Amino acid sequence: MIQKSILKKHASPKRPREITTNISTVCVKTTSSDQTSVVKDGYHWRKYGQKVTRDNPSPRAYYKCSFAPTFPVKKKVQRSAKDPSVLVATYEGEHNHPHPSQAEIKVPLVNQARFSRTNDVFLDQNPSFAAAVAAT
DNA sequence: CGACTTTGACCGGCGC
DNA sequence: GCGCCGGTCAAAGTCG
Repeated sequence: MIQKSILKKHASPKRPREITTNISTVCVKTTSSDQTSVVKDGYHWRKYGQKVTRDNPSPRAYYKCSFAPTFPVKKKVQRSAKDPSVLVATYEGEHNHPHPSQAEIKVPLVNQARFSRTNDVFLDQNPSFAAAVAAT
């Protein structure tokens, strides 16, 4: 695979530094029994990578929208360092594409917080993620 | 058959 | 200048 060394990725070395899209950090409470590989939040996500960071001893998973790969929407899931039973999902971009199956929305969302640069305050609400997105 | 998942390796950017 | 980290991609295998 010589090409792998040359072609590799980054076809566009000059990627316009688009301002980070809307970043939404959602705290999802899950149990050891619900450690499914894919978090069903109403969309289809494809895991394209997993890496362990120093911030968290737990492995962080990277997901990409598999239903609309053309959309610049990405998702990062990482376990909470304090609460291993809590999953922190970071959504990058907006979900402007149609839902594959709205009836599939049945996620145990416990706390939904919006990433605030000043201070990360976790709201004590449990609205459907789709509802928050659809409301956009 | 098709789709999805998993793992490893590589690169770029930043800091000191 | 060098080292380190984070992030992404590719390929292969498996399952329904």
